[in-house]
Amino acid sequence: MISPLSSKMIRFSKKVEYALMALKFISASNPRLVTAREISDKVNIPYDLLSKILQRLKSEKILSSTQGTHGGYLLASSPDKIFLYEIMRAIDGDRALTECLISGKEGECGLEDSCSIKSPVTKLQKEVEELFKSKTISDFV
Amino acid sequence: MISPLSSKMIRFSKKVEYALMALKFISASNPRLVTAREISDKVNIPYDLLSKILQRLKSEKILSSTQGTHGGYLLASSPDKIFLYEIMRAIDGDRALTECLISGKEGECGLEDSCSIKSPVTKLQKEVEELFKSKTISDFV
DNA sequence: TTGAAAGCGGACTAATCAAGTCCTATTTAG
DNA sequence: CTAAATAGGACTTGATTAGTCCGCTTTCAA
Ligand code: SF4
Ligand code: SF4
Repeated sequence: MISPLSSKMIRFSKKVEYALMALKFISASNPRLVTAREISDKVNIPYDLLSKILQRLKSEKILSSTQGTHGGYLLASSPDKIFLYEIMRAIDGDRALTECLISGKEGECGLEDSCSIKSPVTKLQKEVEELFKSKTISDFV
Repeated sequence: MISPLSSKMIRFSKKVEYALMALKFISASNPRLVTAREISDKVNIPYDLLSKILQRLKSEKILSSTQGTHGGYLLASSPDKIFLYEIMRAIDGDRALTECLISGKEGECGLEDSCSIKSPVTKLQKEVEELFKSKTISDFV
């Protein structure tokens, strides 16, 4: 009937949880360079998974990294400028309450023309976004 | 590492979207008794799926129903007393940002003891809940 | 009294997604 | 030149979602 929905929003994926823990850890170690291995050990996150999460955060400019033997990660900006919303987006991509609100998927729903809830849901989506945009990793004491 | 997470929250499931549309429709037809078939036709929702959604809303006391030839559904209370949060809960069960915050699953996570984000996430969860508790189907103009 | 129209409800399937693993580069200090 | 680190693609597994199917029960009216 409706094309299957591929987007989750607001329920944290494990990856996002791991990202938050990792970012907290890195933040607490500031300005020391921290390795994926160290975080994996201290916070008990599977190493391979964590690696990819950190790489992703790096590619999204939330972290900076140095390669090589004594490499590691650092926050790319101060903790109170790293917003939850951006972390979620970096890791899980664009998400929204409904399919039609995800950029790139507008019009894949099929009910969109006749949909009676799209407009109110759009408003609600904005409120949810505001909530997540208002939190930074500094709030994750 | 961590037991797989079985809870989604805040991304609406299609069922919740359908529920909202159906409730809007029933609300608009008030106080006429409305059948699942009629809603299915008018709103373009698969009949079988919709049936189960309505049944669920009924069993959760959000709708009332009458069986038999001229049966159908009615709102069990006024639209401004039917909260989004309750609809979501009726349909998808208990959900939360993280596994550890779902009643019945406390302690299934495995990281719970050492988790550095549980407390801030708990706070955030409350804010999210407040948001959904503040919306009723009257807000879904 | 019987049949059609409605609600009730479990079992099932197919597609999709999340979580985690594995493997192979590339970079760089010592 | 090698060990330790980041980088990143391919893959597997299990869980979840969306949707279907089928049979039962209730009620009304012909
Ligand atoms: S809100 Fe309406 S249009 Fe948007 S995805 Fe849900 S059904 Fe389709
Ligand atoms: S304890 Fe920490 S890791 Fe486990 S579910 Fe709760 S928040 Fe996520």
